[in-house]
Amino acid sequence: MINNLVIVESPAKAKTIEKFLGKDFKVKSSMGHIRDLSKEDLGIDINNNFKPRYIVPADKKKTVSDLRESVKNAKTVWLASDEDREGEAIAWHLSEELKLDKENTRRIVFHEITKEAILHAIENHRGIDQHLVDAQQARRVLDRLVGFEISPILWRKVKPSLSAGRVQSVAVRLIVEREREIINFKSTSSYRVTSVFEVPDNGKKVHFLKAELDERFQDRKKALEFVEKCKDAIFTISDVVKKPAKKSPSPPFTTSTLQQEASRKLGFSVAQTMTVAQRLYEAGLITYMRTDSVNLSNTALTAVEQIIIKEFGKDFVNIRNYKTKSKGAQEAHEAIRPAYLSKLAIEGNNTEKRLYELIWKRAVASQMSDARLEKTTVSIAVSGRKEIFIAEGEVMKFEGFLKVYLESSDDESEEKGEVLLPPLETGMKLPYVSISATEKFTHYPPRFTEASLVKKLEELGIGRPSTYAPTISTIQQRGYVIKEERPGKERRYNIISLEKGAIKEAVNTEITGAEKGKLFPDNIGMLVNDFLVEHFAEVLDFNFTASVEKEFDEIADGKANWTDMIKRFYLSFHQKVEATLAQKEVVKPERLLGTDPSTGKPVYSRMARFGAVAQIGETTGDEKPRYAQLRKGQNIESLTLQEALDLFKLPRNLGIFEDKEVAVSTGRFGPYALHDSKFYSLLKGIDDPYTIELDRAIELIHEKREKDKNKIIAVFSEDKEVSILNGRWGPYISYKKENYKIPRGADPTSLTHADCMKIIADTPVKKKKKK
DNA sequence: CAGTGAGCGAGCTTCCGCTTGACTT
Repeated sequence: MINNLVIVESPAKAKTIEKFLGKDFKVKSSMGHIRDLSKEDLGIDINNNFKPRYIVPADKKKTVSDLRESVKNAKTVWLASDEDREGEAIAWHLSEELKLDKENTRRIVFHEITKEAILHAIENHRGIDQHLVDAQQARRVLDRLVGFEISPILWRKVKPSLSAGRVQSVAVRLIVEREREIINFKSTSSYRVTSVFEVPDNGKKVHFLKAELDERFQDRKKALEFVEKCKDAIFTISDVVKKPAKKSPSPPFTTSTLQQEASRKLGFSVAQTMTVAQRLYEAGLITYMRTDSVNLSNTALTAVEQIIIKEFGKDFVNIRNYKTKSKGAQEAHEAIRPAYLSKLAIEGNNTEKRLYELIWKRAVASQMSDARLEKTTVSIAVSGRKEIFIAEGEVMKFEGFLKVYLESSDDESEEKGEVLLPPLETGMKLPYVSISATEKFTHYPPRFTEASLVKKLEELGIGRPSTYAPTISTIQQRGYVIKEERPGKERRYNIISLEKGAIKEAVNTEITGAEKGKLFPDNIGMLVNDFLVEHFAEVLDFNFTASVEKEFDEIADGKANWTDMIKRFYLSFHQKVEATLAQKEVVKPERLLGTDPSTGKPVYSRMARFGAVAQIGETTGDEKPRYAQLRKGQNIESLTLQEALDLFKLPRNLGIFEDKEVAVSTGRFGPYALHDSKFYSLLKGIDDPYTIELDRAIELIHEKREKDKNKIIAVFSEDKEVSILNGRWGPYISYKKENYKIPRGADPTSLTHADCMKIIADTPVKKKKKK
């Protein structure tokens, strides 16, 4: 028999707390929620005032039975789940499912894991807040209704296994709408004029001063006119202004800002950041990684102060109190910080070390002084013109937090460092070294990265720290969105330059529009989005979550009844569900791209039965149209006529090799050559399926054959279906198109046919393949 | 849900938020 049983959400937390409390306390964890709505039907009795049907999911049965056992042996049960809506619900579900006796059950909450905080919590115990629980039930039931009533409409009208939801559908909408902005974006150009001046310094040393004109010219003619004028102009410094400036640190990390910075500074995906952070948390190196709070505990603040004084000195300390800006933040935890700030570096693999270092720097910098700068702005007048050149310099007066950390920005333009200016005075005359007007193009709005999408969702108050990473993975799994690299295109631009009194005009080229790790909507994502926006405008509204959150808050405050709120929502929502089901058609996008020059027939891009296609000709008459599947990443809305026609150029027949045809085409894994029903991948970046010739294809076939020779470890004369091969994960046995693992310790080169057959027989039958 | 075509029928998919392992390829 133990006196006290404390139940927290996470096992890592349980371990830490158990150390603080005496042997009178046993600490167990619930591993998050232990009950959820049944998945049979809706799990909600609509006609019984939306009564939820809760069950313990299969993977939680063991946790629950363990807890039940512990409860039996405890005098008092302390429910210590997080202090937010979900945490309160977890406590309630625990007390219901474990049939806890009210007399012996206490609800406690704490925000930091220290002995004092926990003892304080124990002294200030309370009961379960049913209003808060009801707000959670409203949230849960609403999400189930939206998800489980809309998704089946998509299965029937669009494609099986698709999904819709309050969070994921808005995430997709953001990406789709951004893509359309980009498709419709019309780039314009203007001329940016830059100059380099020589600064006289009594003949000692030559200084150069870079400046930019305060105006851009709309066309080549005006730019040329200006540069012509510069030939004989006199350049005079008309003004020198010095101004102090300061920079302040960013608050310590939340889940969302950690994901953003790890993406920008370390190149981690959102999921990768969370996996690495989880390991650091479990090793006791950082505080909890799923949080929306920017607060640091008092103990942490004291520790940070000590570290800053020790490492950088007293002048660098500035303890700050950050306030959260994100909508709907629940702040049940601290911000993400090192568990022990005195630990400057950790053991572990490279990713763990780098993420830890990032977290350490951000937490420490957040409590450091502002950086102080001096900015200098120099104006240079051009005789006979009203435009002026501006040169800017920046000198650091006091580094402050920049000694440790500078937040990166999503803006792709380069960040400016310190620029030192030579000594300058008003009235100085500066001879030019060069002046050039370069044609610059306006850029379309940036596509989302995983991390910038998380940032946007957080701003809208949509989704929670624990769901950002899974949401991003869901919308990709459904095929709504793809994360991709895209090569840029060459673009020509004009440049007019003046040097030593001579004007030169040139046309240069630059690569533009290259993308890496960006989210692109796929055609199915756009189709589903348009369908949902048309029929479920309320749920797809960017403010829907914010407005239901307000209602959840009222429920939590005891000012509203949760089932009333759900009923109001459901009445109009369900009507739309019924109406949508009754309508037959889903609008399929279709665009006329132009006319095929060789046949004179119209060319379309459209959504067909098995996905997006290009089509030449019409279905009418006795002739049938020709179809070609769009390639991955090609968009119905942006496909050009030329791209469509190119799709019909494959497969190409290259000729005959060893009495068999060689053809090239492009498939699921990229471009390939096909010969004697065997596939040979073309090399990315080297071979082009539209231009490759027979000789090169034969070369690829020979190369592959050579490689395959090394692939075979053993074959058996008695049974051609068995072979031992060398694969990506080492040697394995291949038999009738199935692969089998070779047991540890066995030497693959000396296995006999009988050995192989035994291994095959001993391998348990595989479970159904996951998609 | 292209056009084609072996036909028929049954069963399955899905939400958001809490939380960890257990599994392969």
